[in-house]
Order: sequence, then C-alpha cells, then structure tokens
Amino acid sequence: MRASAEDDGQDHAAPPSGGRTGRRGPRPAGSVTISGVAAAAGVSRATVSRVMNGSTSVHPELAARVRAAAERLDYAPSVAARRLALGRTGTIALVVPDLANPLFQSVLRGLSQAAGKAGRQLLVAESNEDPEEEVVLAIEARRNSDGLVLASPRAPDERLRALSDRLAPFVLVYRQVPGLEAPSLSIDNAAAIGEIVAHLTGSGHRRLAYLAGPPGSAGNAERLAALRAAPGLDLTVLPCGSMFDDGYAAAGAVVRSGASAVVGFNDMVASGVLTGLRELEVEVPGDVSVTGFDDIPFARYTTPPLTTVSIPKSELGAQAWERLWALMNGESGGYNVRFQPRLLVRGSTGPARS
Amino acid sequence: MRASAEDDGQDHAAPPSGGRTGRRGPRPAGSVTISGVAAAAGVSRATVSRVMNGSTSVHPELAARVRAAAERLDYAPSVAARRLALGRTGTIALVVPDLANPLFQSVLRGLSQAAGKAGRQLLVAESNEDPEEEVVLAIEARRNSDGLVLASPRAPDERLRALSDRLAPFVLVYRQVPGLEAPSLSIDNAAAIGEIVAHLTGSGHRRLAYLAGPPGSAGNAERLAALRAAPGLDLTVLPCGSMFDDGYAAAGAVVRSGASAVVGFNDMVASGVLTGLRELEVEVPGDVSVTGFDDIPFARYTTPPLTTVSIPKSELGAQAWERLWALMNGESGGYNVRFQPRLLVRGSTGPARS
DNA sequence: AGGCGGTGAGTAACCAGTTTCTAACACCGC
DNA sequence: GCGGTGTTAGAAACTGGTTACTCACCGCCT
Repeated sequence: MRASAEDDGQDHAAPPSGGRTGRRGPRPAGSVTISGVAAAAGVSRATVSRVMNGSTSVHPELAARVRAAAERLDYAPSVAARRLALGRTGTIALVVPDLANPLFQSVLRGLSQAAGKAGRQLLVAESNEDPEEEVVLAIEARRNSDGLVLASPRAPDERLRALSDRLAPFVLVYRQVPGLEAPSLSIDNAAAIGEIVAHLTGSGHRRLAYLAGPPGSAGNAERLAALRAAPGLDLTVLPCGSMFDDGYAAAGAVVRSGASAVVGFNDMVASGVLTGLRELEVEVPGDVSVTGFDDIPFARYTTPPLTTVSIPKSELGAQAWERLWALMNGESGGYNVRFQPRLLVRGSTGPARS
Repeated sequence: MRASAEDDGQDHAAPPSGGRTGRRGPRPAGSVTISGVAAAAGVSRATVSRVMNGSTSVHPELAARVRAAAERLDYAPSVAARRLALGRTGTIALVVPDLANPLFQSVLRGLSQAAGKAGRQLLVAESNEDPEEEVVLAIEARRNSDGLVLASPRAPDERLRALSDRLAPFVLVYRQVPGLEAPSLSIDNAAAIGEIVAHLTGSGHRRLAYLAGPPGSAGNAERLAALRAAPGLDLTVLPCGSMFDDGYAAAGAVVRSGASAVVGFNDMVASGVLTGLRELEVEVPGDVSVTGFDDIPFARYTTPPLTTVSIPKSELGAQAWERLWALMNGESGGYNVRFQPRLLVRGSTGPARS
C-alpha cells in the first residue's frame, strides 16, 4: 500500500549509547534559568521575575538591563515552574466522544479559536464513545488544565453529578443535566424536530421513517421523543447510527417501510440514505423526501441539497469558552442555554406523492 | 437567531464578593498533597513518592499502608509538581494550519488515538493558515509538551531549519524540508498526479483544467509541477482554493476553459465543482470528468461518486506518533517517508467525448 | 535635625513533587 | 563477636519559578 522510500532507522530496541547529553536529572538541554539571567544582570531572581511579569515597581534602567540579559541569553521562563508556583496551567481541556464527528469538530474549532485568541492552550481528548472512558479522561484532562469543556452525550446524569466538583469549572455541551450547577449549552431538539415535522406535514407527509442515531445518545433520545409526541404521524423507527455508511445501509429498510419521508438523525446518515436511495432508483424528493440534522458544510453539496436544521456549531465552541472564562474568574457563567435551530429547506424535500 | 431561554448571569464585570475560598496564594481547593498522605500514613514524603511510582524497594506492608492512606484521602499527585521535578510533561502537541480541513482532522484523530493509548495528553493549536503565527504557536506549544507534530505547509524551509533545535523532538507532516534532521511524513504528490493523469489520458482526455489550491501551499506547488511536467497535455490552471465554495464558484471557469477533465486540488473543491457543473447542466462524467484528491469520507457520497486518490490520512497521525515516540526515547525516528497514494476510480470520470 | 512615608530591590519561604545521599538495621560468614 | 553486605526508609537537596516580608534609602514636612 505505501512504499517508504528513504526510510531506514527502525526500532533500535534499546540504544544505550553514551551520547545522551549526560544523564543527570531533568535537563531541558542547557537552557538558562531565571538564576542565570539574575546573575548575568547582577540582580536577584525576584527582580528578574518582576521584570518578566511586567511589574511596575522596577527602576526602568534596571528593567532594561534585565531584559537585555534575558534577550542575550535567550531566556524563556520554565512553563512547568510557573505552573507550579502560580497554581494555574494556562490551558483548558476539551473532551469529546469522537473527533470524526463534524459536530464535535466544530466545537473544537470554535473553542480553539477563542482559547487561542485569549492566549490559552487547548488540550483535546477523545473517548471513542465509551461513557466510562469519557469520565476518566475528563478528570485526567481537568487535572492538566484550568477548566473543561465536556461533550458527553452518553455518560449517565448521576455520574456527572457525582463528579461535578472534581471537574469544575466546566461547561457541558450538547447536553443538559438536571441539578448540575455547571452551565450547559444544548440544542433544542424538540423544537428542531417540531420544525421538521411541520415542514413535512405541511407538504402532505404522514408516514415518516426515522433513522435513529446511536442508542444511548441523549440527542437521539430527545429527537425520537419529539417525533413520537407529534400527533397524527405514522412513524417507523429504523435503527441506524450516525455515519454515512449507516445511512447508506438503511436505504432498503426505508423503502420497505413505505414511508414518504425520512427524518435522518443527522446529516451524515441523511446523505448516506440519499446515495442509497438513488442506487435503488428511488427519486428524491419525487418518491421520498429526506431531512437531515446539523447542517454540516457538506449538506448543501449533496444531490439534491439536503433539507436540514442548522445549529450554531462553532458558536457553541465560542460560547463554551465565554462561559468557561467567566467561571474561571469566579463569575456565574450563566446556566443552561438552549440554542434554537433554524430549518433550512433545500432540495431534498418536496410534496408527498398522491 | 438563537434565543437563550433560561440564561441569565451575564458579565458581572468584577465580582469582589468575599466568597472566593480565601484568596491566599495558589490553592487548588483543599486538595491533599504528598505531605498529607505522608503524615496520614506516618511515613516520609519520599516513601509516598516511591509507593506512588511503584518502586520495589518499599516493604509491602508499608506500601499497603501508604496506598490505603492515599485512597482514603483521595490523593492525586500534582501534575504541575511532577512536571517540574521530572522535567517532562506527559503531553505532546499538534500544530495545524486549519482544523476545518479534513486532512488535518484525520491526522489529529490518528494522533489523538495513538497518544491516548500511550497515556499521553494532546495539545492542539491552530494557526489559521498564517505561516508566521504557525511558527510562533509551534514554539509555544512545544514549550508545553515533550514533542511536537507540525503540519506547516506554508512556513518557509529556511525558517523551519533555523528553529529546528528549538522544536526538537518533532515530526513534520504533509511536508518535507531538505536538510532538516526531523523525520517527515509526506505524500508523493507527483506519483498521485501521475496516476490521475494516466487514468485520464487513458480515457482519451487531453485538455485538462486544474483547480489550484491556495497559493503558497507546498502540496499545491508539487501537484501543479507534476501536471506541468506531464507530456502531451493542454493544461489550464484555474485559481481556486481549498473549500467547497471555491470549487462551486469555479464551475463557470471550468466550462469556459473548454477542458474535458477537471483535476481538483482536493476533494472539497472537486465536490463543489460537481455541484456547480450540475447546476450549469453539464453532465459528469458525460461532458466533463472530475477528479479529487485525498479521499475524504464524503467523496464516495457525492453524485456521481468522486474519482480520487486515497492517502492514508489517519495512518499519518499514527505514524507521526510512532516516530515522535522513537525520537523522544533518543532513537532515530527514521527520516523521510513518502506515502504512495492509491487511485480510486469511481463514477466522476469517464471516456472523453468525441 | 529628626521622624515619617513611600519606593525599589533583596531574602527567604513558598508551590509539590523526585531523587541522591545516608543512616539504621538485619543477616551472613569468619 | 565483629566486619561486610544488602535492604529500607528518612533527611535534605534538588526542579525553576513567584511573592510576602523586610530593609535601606530618599525626600518631605515639622
């Protein structure tokens, strides 16, 4: 599959060669410490520290001398030492179930931008959809940072409540847990489904098929509940998943269900089913209408372009930062915010046949 | 756009309320330190440290007592203190130009998986395509980690060479810099273009249009050079970009160029142009053939499915970890590896008309 | 002239671990 | 009974910063 041309150095199991820069303790090479600068400038370590942190109570001339010395020696303060002394890391953490999911990618982006702008580093961890792992990772990530943004659609409410003080300050996204004091940013799934259903029934659709998301997903549960609650619908629920291939594989089941409209758990399964249906020579939206969820960038480039609900994904990341920042400053950070999705009618839905 | 229902607590500019847990220095709440455990177990800090790190030279019974005390007090060693004492962070960093790009997302994923498996944290930074920013971020990220994976398609060779010792150990991805001792993982763009051209000319295409990627991108330059080097081609280069919309917008220019086949810089512009062409009622592949690059997950779900070259994207992340790990252990890490892409012929290419 | 307030810089005590060095003790052979 | 050896565990010295406290010095006011 891949030919590695010039590659060579492969796994010298253990290279006990003596060339390891003198194995004596933790030495980040010959980097200068604050003491070095202090000595070079002929002042105390305290003064160097003050200068480096822009304290005003240092004589300008002395400050200049210190800065010159620091410059000359190419001094950069040890991050580790600062962390220890200050008790903060300058880092925030994001834990998500799956980095392949465009939803979480958007949050990652929004957060990365916002945190970057504020000069904070971002730690990212991925749990592979394992709720237990998620919680463990969250704790671990939190210990390496000053605050946490947690997307954990699967972990039980109870568990999150129990761990909440170990995780604080933190913000929950795509999820809301009753009785948790952490702010949460979530999507109003019921409202979104309401809009989709209104749109479809308005075009005469009664028999709907729902391509269900992963079992255990909080978002899926809410969407399903909202569909079930909608009156006058003949609903078939088809187990599906969250990826392209899941949707693609469900095309046959959709046809067999006899539904005139398909509500996809998300845009990916909707795109998948679009392709699957075309291969079965089912016309969209002529024979069957299809809707998605999320409005991923790709949704407008499917054939036909996907009718879906748009959620402010990267806004979520930016907002998460906002809240977290407030929390880290001892402010309130607000409580629960539900974002209202917006229906985007594109080419994949049309009037019901007959 | 979004109505925040239950939100309230908004920007109390400064909350000098007295409830801040006693403002006296860096206090991570009332967490126990190693001294607390030592006292509780009636041993010295050194012994607790030894037990926590699994040193064998502690009497089993004593070790058990220490562990019990640690357990009871819910002790977790301070990450910051360990970092300082050990001189390593347990973290690796990834710097990419753009987290919205599927290519970098895949690397992120592969790296995240591999690093996670090895119990390492992952720091992520994004430069927004600004080469100078990229370099600064890389240095900053590196100072907070033990090693770096750098995707920097734009930064000048010279600059990277100059900074190389400040960044080491590090691995370069999607990029190769002559005279740099860091291992690099890159794509054999020339070979990939070769396969695409062979496929297209084999179907009778002579007049090609290339949808060029962002100017300054190393990958784009290589692909363009390879196209120019191919004999017997009538090539039109159309400035385009790297996103869906760029491709979509280029559809008109493609038609005007009179080309019978379009080579897209990547799958996104190819998908975009696919949609654009359909709207102009140009048949693909009947009138025009289209090829992409990268094989993003979406490529098989376009209409028609996109002919493209597949590159082992997440393999790149995993490999990057492998190399970096070797480097961090003082081993060689290998030199340059060029991955050979594989042509995937799908529905978007066909015989040239006439 | 003496007392006083304010300022700038140094001393030393932190932060919370790890690790070297050393002392105490048990066990062994002579 | 004594010296040699090996194992444990503690004391103390690190890691590299920050900062509370202290003190010397200066000008000002009475």
